[in-house]
Amino acid sequence: MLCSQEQEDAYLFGWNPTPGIVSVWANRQGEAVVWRREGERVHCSHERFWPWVLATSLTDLTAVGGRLCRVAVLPPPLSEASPGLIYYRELDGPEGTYRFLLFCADQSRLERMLLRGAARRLGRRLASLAELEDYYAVGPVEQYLMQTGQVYFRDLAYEHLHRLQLDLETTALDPHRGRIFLAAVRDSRGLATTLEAPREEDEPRLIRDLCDLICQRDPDVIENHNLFGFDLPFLEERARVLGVPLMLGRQGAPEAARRLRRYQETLAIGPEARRRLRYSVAGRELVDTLDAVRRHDFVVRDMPSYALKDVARYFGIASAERTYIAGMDIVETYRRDPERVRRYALDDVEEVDGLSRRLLGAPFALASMAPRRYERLVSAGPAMGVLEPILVRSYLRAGAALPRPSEQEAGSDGLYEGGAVHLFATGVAEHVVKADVASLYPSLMRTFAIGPRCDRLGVLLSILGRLTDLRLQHKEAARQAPPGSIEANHHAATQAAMKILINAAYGYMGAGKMALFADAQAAAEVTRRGRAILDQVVEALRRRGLALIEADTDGVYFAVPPEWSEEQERALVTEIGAGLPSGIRLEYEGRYRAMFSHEVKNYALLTYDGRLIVHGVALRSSRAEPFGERFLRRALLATMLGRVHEVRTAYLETVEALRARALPAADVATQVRLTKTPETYFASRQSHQEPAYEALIKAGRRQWFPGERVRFYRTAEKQYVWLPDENTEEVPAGQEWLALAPTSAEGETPLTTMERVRQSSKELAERRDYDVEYYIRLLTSSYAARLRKAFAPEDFEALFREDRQLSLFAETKPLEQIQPRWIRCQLPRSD
DNA sequence: GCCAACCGGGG
DNA sequence: GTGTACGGTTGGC
Repeated sequence: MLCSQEQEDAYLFGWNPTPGIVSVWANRQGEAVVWRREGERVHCSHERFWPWVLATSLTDLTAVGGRLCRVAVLPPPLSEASPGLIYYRELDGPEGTYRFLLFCADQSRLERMLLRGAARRLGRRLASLAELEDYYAVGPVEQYLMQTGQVYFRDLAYEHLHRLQLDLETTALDPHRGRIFLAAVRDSRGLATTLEAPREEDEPRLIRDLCDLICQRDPDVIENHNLFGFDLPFLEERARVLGVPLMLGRQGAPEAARRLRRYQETLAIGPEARRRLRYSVAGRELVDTLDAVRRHDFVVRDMPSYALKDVARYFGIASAERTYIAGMDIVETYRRDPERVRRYALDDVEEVDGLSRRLLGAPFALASMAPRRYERLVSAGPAMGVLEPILVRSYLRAGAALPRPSEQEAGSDGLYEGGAVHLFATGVAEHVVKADVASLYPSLMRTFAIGPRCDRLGVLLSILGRLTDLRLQHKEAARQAPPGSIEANHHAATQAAMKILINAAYGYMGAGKMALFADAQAAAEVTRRGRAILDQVVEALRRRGLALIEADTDGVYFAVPPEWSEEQERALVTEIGAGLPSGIRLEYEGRYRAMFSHEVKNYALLTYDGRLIVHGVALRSSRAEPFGERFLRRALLATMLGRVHEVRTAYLETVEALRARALPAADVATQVRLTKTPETYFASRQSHQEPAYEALIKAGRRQWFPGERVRFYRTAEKQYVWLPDENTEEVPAGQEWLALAPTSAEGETPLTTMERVRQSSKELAERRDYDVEYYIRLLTSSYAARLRKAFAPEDFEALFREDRQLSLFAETKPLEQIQPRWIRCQLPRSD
C-alpha cells in the first residue's frame, strides 16, 4: 500500500497539533484532564472522550441484550448520547480480526456486559477481558490519546519541562524498621533545599512539608533514582503509619486522583508472573532514572553497576567535590555532622538531574510520538510498549480492523533460528579488528521488504522507512547545531528515540502470541538473511587470509597482519562491505592491540590505550576474592602482551604473598548473599553445612535476613570467619540508633552497636590466619585456569606450577621459550 | 559440573 | 493499569 508522507507522519506522530501537553489523567467514564504548559504557566482543561474496546464480534453483547447502535466514525458527543446504548463502528477487515470498535459512556459497564456474555458462551467464570482474545483494550489515557491523535510535549523542549528531584534519607532500608529523617528536594527552576526531622516526632511534619513544597513548586515531573523501588514505597508506608495523606497531585484533578496511588505492574506472564510496584498521581509524571539506566545499558551493555554514584561517574556527571557517605554511615554522620549529610543528599538529587538530562531525552521524544504517558514510556518495552500503540493508533485512524494474533504465533515463541554464532579460534591474537553490519535486522527488513503478513496497511514497514530517513536527518541536525544547545539536545534525543523504535521492529515481529502484528515467519526470514550476510563477510575475510576469531549475529572479530595501518584495516572493511547487498552497510567498529579468545562470547580485549575489557562469564570470577581478581587481570594483561615471564611472576608472587601471609584476610575473603532464613538453615545444618552461615554462627549470630551479604574467609583450621563490612545491615537489639536526638555537645558519645561491629571488623579484616593451601589451590584451579586456552597444555602446566624446583625432574623448556598460542594470519602468497 | 532460581537498586 | 529484559551469580543436585 502506498502512503503519502503526510499519512506516514500521522501514523508516527499522531495528527492533533495540540501543543505543550505535560500530563494527562483519564478514567473509564470518559473524563480526561489535560495539563498544557505555555511557558511558565500550566493550563488545565477538562475533556470528554468515548471509552472504547475492540472486539472480534458482537455476539457476546447481543447475547446479554445489549442495545447496539452503529455509527460511521464516532458516536454523538457524550452529553447528547443515549446513556444506555452501546455504539459501535465497523472497521475494514476480514472475519476474525478486531472489526468492531465498541463505545460506551462507562467502560466498566461495557466490560461487565462483555464478560457476562463471554462467560455464558464459554461456560466458565471470567475475571477480566485480558483472559479473552476476542477483545483488545488499552488504558484510559491511551484511549484518549489514540482517539484524539494527541501526544505529549508537542512543540515543547525537554528544557522547558519543570522537573523536580526528590531523595529521602532514612534510618533503615525497610520502612517497618526505620523512618525518614531528611528529604532533599531540588528542581529545574532553581530550588535546592532539605527538609529535616532529627527527632522521631518531627517525621509527620516533614512529610506534610514535603507534600506542600511539591504542590507549591508544581512540577510536571518528579524524578529520583529507584523512586519506585525505594523512596515512594518508603514514603507511602511512613505516611500510612503516621496518618498523613500524600496529596501530591495537581490542581484540576478530582480529589481522589491527587493522592499518590500504588499499583502493581505485571512484568511477564508465565508460571510465576513477576510483579513490580509502580506509583501514579494525577497531573505529574513520576520518573525513575533507574529505569532509564536499565534501558540505556540494554543497548550499550557495558555498565558495571546501576547504582546512582557509579552511574554518575560512568557518565562523567559526578562533580569532583561530591560528598560520599556509605549507606549505613548516613544516620550516624547526620548525628555528628548534619551539614555533611545535607550536602550528600543534595549531591544525590543533583546527580539525578544530571542523569535525567543525559538519559531522559529519548523517552521524552518517544512521548511526542507514541500515544502513552511519558512516565510509562520511560520504562516501556520498545516493542509492545511503544511500537504497538503506534500501530494500533494508525489502524484505528485508518478505520482498519486490527489483526488478531494467530494460533500459529502461539506455538512459535522463539522456535525459529536466531543469529549465527561462530568460534573460529581460541588463543591470543594481536592487531584485532571488529567489523559489524549497521542495524542489521532493520536494514534487512527494509531492503527486502520483510514485514508482518497480517499488517495489511503495511504500517510497520512504512514507519520503519520513515524513521530511518528522519533519524539520519536528526543525526545530521544534531551535528550541525551548537553543541549543548537546546536544539542539539532535541535532535540528539529524537534520533535516539527513533533508533529505539527502529531496533524494536524486528523484535516485535518475533514477540509471539501477545503481539497483534507478530509474524514468526517474517522474523525467521530476517534472521535467515542475517546469517547469510554474516557468512558472506566471514568468507570474504577467509579468502583474504585474515585470521578469523569469532563472529556473532552481525559482527566479526579478526586479526590483520602486524604491519597493517588503521587505514588499511578500514579500507578492507569498506571493500568487503561493497560486496554486500545495497542497503546493508558494513562498519569498522574498532581495533584492539590484542584479544584473548576463550569461548564464544567469552574474551578479553586490550585496547591500544591500554584498557583491559573482559567479556563473558567464563573469564570473570564469580567468587571475587580480591587477591584472585588482581592476579587474573595482571595475568590476562601479561598474556595478551606476550610477556610470559610476567604471567609466571604474577603467579609466583601471589603464591608467595599467600605463603608469607602478606595479604590481609580481607583480600582472600569471598562475599555471598544469604537465601535461607535461620529456621531453614538450622533445619538442614546437620546434613549439610554452608560456609556463609557457619561464619555467622561462629561469630555468635543466630539472626539474619535472607538477602543479607556475608563476607568471610576460611582459616587453617577449616573454620569460617565473618568479616562484617559496610554492606552488612544488622539491626542491634535495642534499635538505639533509630533515635537521632542530638547527643550532648560535651563528653564522649558512647559507641553504638554498629560502631562496635565495624571497629572489630577492621581488626578482623587485618588478620592472617587464613588457609594458605586452600587459597593457593583456589588461585590455580579457579583463576589461573581461565588462561588455559592461551597456552599449550604443557606450557600451562609449567607456568602455573607452584614450585619450579619440582620441574627439574621433568623435561621442561625454559620460560623464555614459552609463547601464548598465537592466532595469526596466513596471507596468500602474492606470486 | 550443570541447571534452575534469583537478582539488579535504595538507607 | 496491563508487557513479554537479560546476563551474571548462586545454590542445589
